[in-house]
Amino acid sequence: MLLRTSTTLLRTLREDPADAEVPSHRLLLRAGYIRRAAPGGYAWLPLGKLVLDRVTEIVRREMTAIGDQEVHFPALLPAEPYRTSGRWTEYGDDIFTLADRKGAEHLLAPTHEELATLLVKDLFSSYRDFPVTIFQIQTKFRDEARPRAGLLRGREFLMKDAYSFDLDEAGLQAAYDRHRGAYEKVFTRLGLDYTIVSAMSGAMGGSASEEFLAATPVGEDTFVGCTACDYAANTEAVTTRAPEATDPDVRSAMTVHDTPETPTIAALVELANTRGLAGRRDWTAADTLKNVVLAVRRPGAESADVLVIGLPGDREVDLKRVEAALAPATVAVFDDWAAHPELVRGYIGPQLLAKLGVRYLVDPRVVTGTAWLTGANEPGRHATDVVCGRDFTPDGTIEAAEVRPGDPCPACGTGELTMRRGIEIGHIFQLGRRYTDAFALDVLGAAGKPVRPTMGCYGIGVSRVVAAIAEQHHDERGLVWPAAVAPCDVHLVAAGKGPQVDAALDLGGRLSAAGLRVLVDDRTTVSVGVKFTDAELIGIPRAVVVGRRLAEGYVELRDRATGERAEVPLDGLVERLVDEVRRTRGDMV
RNA sequence: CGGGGUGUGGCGCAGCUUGGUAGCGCACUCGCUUUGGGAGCGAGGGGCCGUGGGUUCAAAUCCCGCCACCCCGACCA
Repeated sequence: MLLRTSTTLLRTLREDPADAEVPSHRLLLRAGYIRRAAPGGYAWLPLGKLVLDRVTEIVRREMTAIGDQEVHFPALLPAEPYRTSGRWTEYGDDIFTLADRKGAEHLLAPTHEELATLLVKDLFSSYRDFPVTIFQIQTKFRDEARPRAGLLRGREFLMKDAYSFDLDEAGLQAAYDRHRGAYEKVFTRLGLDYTIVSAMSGAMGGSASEEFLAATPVGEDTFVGCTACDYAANTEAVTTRAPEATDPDVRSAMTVHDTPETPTIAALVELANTRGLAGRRDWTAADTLKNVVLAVRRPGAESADVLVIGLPGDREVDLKRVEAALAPATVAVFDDWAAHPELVRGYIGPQLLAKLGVRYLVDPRVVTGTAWLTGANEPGRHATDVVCGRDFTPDGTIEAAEVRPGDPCPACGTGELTMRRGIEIGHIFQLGRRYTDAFALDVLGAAGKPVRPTMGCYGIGVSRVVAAIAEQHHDERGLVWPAAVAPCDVHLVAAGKGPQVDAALDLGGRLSAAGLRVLVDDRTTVSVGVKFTDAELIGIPRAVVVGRRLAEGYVELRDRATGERAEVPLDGLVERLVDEVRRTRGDMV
């Protein structure tokens, strides 16, 4: 393959586009890989398409290598299957819906579990046909509230989704492990620095779930790691170690105090120490029990339910964690105080909530036998020695509290948690029977009785991966593609407008004939300085400068990543480059 | 959806306060010179000033609505 800069649909930008902030977006635009074509939608220019295709091909080969079979589904789908699975309402505003000329409702598929399940149900009816895994690499659509950062969050994006169908849990576990392994190979081949973290299943349903996060400061997901062990988890999925429960009846009796003007934890702690409440002057926010009121709305529900969450007063509620814990319900801060006069804002205590019929969940640190300073359900009054298991009984626990760096690791208990940001590039789920139940997918088992298969699903955001690679592989001069995904193997720069151009094109032709992908900067309208900066911006792994020493039979070889340069003889260069590329590219025979 | 910011040629911006029908740099075309790190000179082409309405003799500029984009938050396989 040989591209000539003079005739390729490629225009680099000298300055940063005003509306691109993150490096991948900025550089992919500037170097002529993509152009914004719609809100949350990008056109892939020739260089970008080459990279996207190479990523796609690596993903495809690794999926095929573990026995997955590729299929292709419509993106435009009738509403019925999504109504059947419940996701028409669960996905809510996030799906693009439309009506055909007859008024029948349709959607642009955000993902294809329904179709995969129906396809298997359509074709297979015997246990002998299982296990089976199908995959697709297709454009998916989501009506994102806020597309951002170029390819990182679009409304239309390329995704690989695989769906496994097994007859039992062991089979599902094997499929899950197989895909986990394949993903490690894919992301390693792509040159990505990634971490596998425990995740929540979210709207997908199901149980086990792990995310592959590419670490970068611009990532949208926050994840934790441990300083002592290999624990890693999405912030939403971090669990809190509960202290040992103790006997609640040995505690001092609950006492109510007048605490005027203390609607906040800070004001309460200050007053408690000033007054020496309950004979103590060492009160901290961690001694208080903060009760946060939330409005929880189940999908499709008319109105929201009131939920109160109790947690140590030195912790904030992390709404993302709450929502992950309560998915698919959505959560908002409660603001309808007029409708619930029994909730005394700023002075809520759990003592009355059970009588009021309000659901009350607590942080795992609030265990039986712990005593708290908390609201007395009257304006200007708080209570001390409010003991869990004696003065109130929670309806359950919830992971609602913010996770902070330095928190103890829930896995080993000795290390501390650190926090980093990452881009979600892959997600694997053990779905279970949610969809096979919804569509009554049964096959005849060996014993002659129906068996209901269990599913897993495994996604890779292919177009997002391109951006993730760009985030991790660039410098101040531009992109620095790993050899496995670079749009071309060699960038030939004709540093001159006469014989250098002819020589560069000739060399390009020979490299191309030898199986290399080549971009030849044959422009005669720009100076060499422009060509050099463009080559660095575009980021092809190696450049050959055909210039001043051409007459002597020498050219300059440059390495984009290291900046190394060497004068090498033109004679034998084709063989040398073919050999080098064969070693680094990974997909040549 | 809430808060903030921005929409002027392909890209980056000025002009708007104080209305008079659009300008600069880059890019693009032609000519001459130049030629290993974003060349020089000269001559050109290209803009419904996001969009709809209003005020006015006259609107890029003032007023109202809408749309889009960016950032923060909310949301989000």
